[in-house]
Amino acid sequence: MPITLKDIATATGFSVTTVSRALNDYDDVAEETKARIKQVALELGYYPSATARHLQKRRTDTIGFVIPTFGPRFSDPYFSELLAGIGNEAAEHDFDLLVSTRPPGEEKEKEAYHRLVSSRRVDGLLVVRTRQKDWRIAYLAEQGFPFVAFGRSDLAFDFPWLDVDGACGTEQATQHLIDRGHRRIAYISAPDGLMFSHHRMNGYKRALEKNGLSFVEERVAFGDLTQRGGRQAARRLLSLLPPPTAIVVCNDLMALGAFKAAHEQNLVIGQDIAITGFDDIPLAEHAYPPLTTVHQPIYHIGITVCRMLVQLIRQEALEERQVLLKPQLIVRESG
Amino acid sequence: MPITLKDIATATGFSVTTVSRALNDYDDVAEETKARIKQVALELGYYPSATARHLQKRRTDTIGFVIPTFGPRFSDPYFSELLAGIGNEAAEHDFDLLVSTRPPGEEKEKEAYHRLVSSRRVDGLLVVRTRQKDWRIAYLAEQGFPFVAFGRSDLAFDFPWLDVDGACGTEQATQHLIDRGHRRIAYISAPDGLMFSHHRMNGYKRALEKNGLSFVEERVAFGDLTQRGGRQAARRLLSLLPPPTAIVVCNDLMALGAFKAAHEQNLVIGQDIAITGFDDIPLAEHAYPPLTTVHQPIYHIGITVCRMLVQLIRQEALEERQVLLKPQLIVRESG
DNA sequence: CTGTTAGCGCGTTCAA
DNA sequence: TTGAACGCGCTAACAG
Repeated sequence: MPITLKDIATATGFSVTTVSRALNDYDDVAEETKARIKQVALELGYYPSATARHLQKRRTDTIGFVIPTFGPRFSDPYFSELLAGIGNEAAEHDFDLLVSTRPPGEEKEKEAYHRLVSSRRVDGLLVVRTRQKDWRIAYLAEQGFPFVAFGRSDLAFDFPWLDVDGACGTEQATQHLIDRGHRRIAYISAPDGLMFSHHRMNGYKRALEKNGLSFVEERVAFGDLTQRGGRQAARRLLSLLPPPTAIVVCNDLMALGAFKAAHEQNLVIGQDIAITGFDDIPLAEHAYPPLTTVHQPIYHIGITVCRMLVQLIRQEALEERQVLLKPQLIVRESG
Repeated sequence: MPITLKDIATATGFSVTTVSRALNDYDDVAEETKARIKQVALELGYYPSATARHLQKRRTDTIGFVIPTFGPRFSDPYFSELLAGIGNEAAEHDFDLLVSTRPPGEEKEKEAYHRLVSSRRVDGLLVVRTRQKDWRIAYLAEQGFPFVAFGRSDLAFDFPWLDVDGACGTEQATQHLIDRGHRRIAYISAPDGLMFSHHRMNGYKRALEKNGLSFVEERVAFGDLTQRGGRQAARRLLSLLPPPTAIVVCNDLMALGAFKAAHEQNLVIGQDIAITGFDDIPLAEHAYPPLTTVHQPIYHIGITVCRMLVQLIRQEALEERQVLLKPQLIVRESG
């Protein structure tokens, strides 16, 4: 059985209350007894029960994070880095991190949110990969539950978020390709319904427009954000007649999948075909050839959304309730 | 304020006790009152407080998982998949998952373990990337705290673990290269101190020995498991005179880094130089060229260790207290 | 300075 | 079939 305040109380002869106060360094306890109590607590190896504290304080000092996992074999270097940022920052503020993994959009995901909120299991939630008319955000806002979103949404009300300007990023990438002389530029998009999908695609369109190039519907393919998806999408695009000379891809993983498709056709990437990505995962730099992509400071983003949420939970003033980061194009050799 | 049992009690006129029993479907409650109480609970949107339950039941229905993060930019497709396996299985058993991220070996990591255990914050812990004389395992065993390790250790006592037979896997890879005629085979290892590092290296040595090839110290390089580390290690190995014709790498990420080093020297991988990995992360298949590697069923491993831990916590009998999986070589084009 | 009382929300005796 | 009393471990308010 774990040691409780009661054990220390009986061991020292003081009351449970006094023990509690002594250990919490209240200044209305005699130095002598305080020392004695701390001494005994140490000897007995006392450690307060987190649960009991949570009940008494009516907060859990815990942040929740439901990771949308696409398919069982969910493997994404992007998420581990985001998680590291969130986790490290949470620890910095003495918060724990509760992680759930759910396939997005399904009933199970709703249950997860409902349970975490209703059971008061966590003090706040982080929402990632925002969607159109995102019911998660609508729900949390309606419940008055503290949350911060990584990504904007198209809902009518105001909520705290941090986002990377995807339109700006993709426009930079597209413009870069245009500057290099490309005219038939295809695009691989994320599934419809994801907010960043729209933003990034808009950047692509905007760049075309600004340069007097027309948007061609069939030059857009969709993928599920995995390498496999990118490969399939790229295959289709490369089979167009005439084929594109460049492909802008909305995330690195799919861009690497597109690499694969290009290699299959013995195309030299960066020469026969230009390919750009988005995210700048560490693998991008080490791919063959190194991937030209748009850098997102993902670790830092994890840090920041977590910090915002902690401030929200603690009812401290947020410096900024909405943050839009400008991403930066990293030109490497793939395009 | 959240709705509590008390609210339902006053609303229905019954006592808190009866309400509790009704909602928990005790059979000594009149069907009629049960219905009435459930009805009101629904209307009021009652949801039990997780914390209060935890305190009363003296368990948290939560599993802890401390992820060892190397450096701030911790990005590993391997961990996200493991996490998905663990998370999905935990949910299956109505367990929550508490995740901490800590740099391995440092004071902060010890604090994290000590706190989670002592504060009874979680009911059990998952330990990954086991190390020599792993103090985490020694500590948890000493405390009598439920845990399952992914990986063996070299401690004198028995504990529950699941591992992939790294020696067997690496031996297969090395033997495969030997069968293809390679004689100067180099090796890129993980940092000393990690258990799998030794196992895998032993497999390499064993294969050499079985085939009458001598083990050459300078043909072994060490890396930090990242692409960057693999690249650096490979650079050194490729500068040997005479250079190796093949490199066995102890994980995929470093193998992809080695790809990079080979490309730098304009070597055609799979032709001028053979390279193999270990893990079979999804990227392996989509790398250029596709990476020959040893498959680890990482999602399934997450599922299994989590299930083992749940059984341990519930004091159910474990079918197997130690599980050693045989990995499988996947021959692709890199070697 | 210290102890008594009370309560966080829930579940589990034991009586009635 | 129901309710009162109690305890999980801790902290806060209030006496003394």
